[in-house]
Amino acid sequence: MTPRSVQPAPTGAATRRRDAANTRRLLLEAARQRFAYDGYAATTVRDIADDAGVNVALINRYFSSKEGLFAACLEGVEEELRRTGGTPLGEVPDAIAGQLAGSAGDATKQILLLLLRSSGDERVDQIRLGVLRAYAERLASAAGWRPGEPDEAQLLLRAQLILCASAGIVILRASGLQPLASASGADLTPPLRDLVDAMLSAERK
Amino acid sequence: MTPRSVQPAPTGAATRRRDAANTRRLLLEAARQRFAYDGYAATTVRDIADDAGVNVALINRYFSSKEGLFAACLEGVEEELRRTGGTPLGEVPDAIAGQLAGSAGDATKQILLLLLRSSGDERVDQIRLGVLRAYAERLASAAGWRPGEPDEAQLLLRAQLILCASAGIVILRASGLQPLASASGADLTPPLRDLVDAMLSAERK
DNA sequence: CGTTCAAGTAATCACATGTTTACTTGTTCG
DNA sequence: CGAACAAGTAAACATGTGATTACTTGAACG
Repeated sequence: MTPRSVQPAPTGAATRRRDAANTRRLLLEAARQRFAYDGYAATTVRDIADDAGVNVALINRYFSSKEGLFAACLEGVEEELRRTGGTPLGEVPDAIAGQLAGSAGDATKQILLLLLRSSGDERVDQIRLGVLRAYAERLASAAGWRPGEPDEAQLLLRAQLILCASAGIVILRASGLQPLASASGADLTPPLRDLVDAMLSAERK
Repeated sequence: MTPRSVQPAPTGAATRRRDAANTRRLLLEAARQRFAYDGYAATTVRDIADDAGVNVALINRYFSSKEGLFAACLEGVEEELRRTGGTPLGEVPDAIAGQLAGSAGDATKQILLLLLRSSGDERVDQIRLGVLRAYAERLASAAGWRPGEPDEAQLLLRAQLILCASAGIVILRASGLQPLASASGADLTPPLRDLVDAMLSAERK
């Protein structure tokens, strides 16, 4: 597959020629990128090592295996995504727009892509489902949903539709669909506000 | 990977022990299923052949290669998806709900999944982008959008958000997120109507 | 029946991939 | 310095995978 060197500035610190921590970081970043855009199965350890500019064997040294490296990429996913959860309903559209289109949190977007695109693996399915469920329930809670009240199952479904839209945005942006792909957070906020309102506002017919 | 035999009724016709057309069909169905749920790279030709209950070599006989089989799965995708495009705005929610949750059109859903999940391949990226773009433009047109009018770029973006939601529904349903995963078309239509209205109705603030 | 050819099969090939091994080289600290 | 150890490297290994080959078997037709 096409090579893509990923060797961002080592941020200060005189570049030592042998730096285990830095090598680990390079591998993690390259892996996250590859896994997110090409998927787990289509990515080879040699691709990753080449991108990172590092010897292949070091993947097994630092992460035991390809799967270990993948697991390391997933580390901290849940907490990272949990951050958007606590926001009050009014700020949700802004938060989503910022997280999906903002210049910051590039890693977050990659992990989201990775999570959504990876399939077949039991473990990933589990993590994905957990993240999605928690996210949707928090969203629904902000709109008055309480677990166990069957009357409000509709509300949970509607919260999950917001999630669907978010997931779709991540994927379709990665697909390069214009103008969505190059829309800024500010561009996305108004439509998202309408969308969230339509799904969760109490005063709907 | 786990085996899943896929051998639906040969619909009438006394089962001949040697039937090229039927074998081709079995291979196509097994392949579509595997590619959709496991992704292209994670699927092996032996998996497919086993699911279809057919000798591996026949894949190469009938489709030249694994890639050829994949291409055959994609055959007719565009036209198949185009069908929802022509519907008037009012019926769009129903159409989407039916196509994503209806019992019919199982192949359509599989192909959508396949299209959304497959990544890295140039050809697939091209097809996916084309389908998405056409779909969004038709949706936007129904709401009054005309190509080239920069004022109405917002409308196209909003139409694409409907697409995002649709794509998200397909993927999250496949992930087993409840209650979304088991929601019927009738369950989905009302929220989708609100969503489409919020995105495309002219009389919004 | 028996010829003929498509349909199907098992064995094998060539190669890519994840991993391991034996080795070399840089860094640290006495 | 120089011993000791971690970091890094190149080569090889074992296996899984897509594809090919030489072969067998069933169906169609005179």
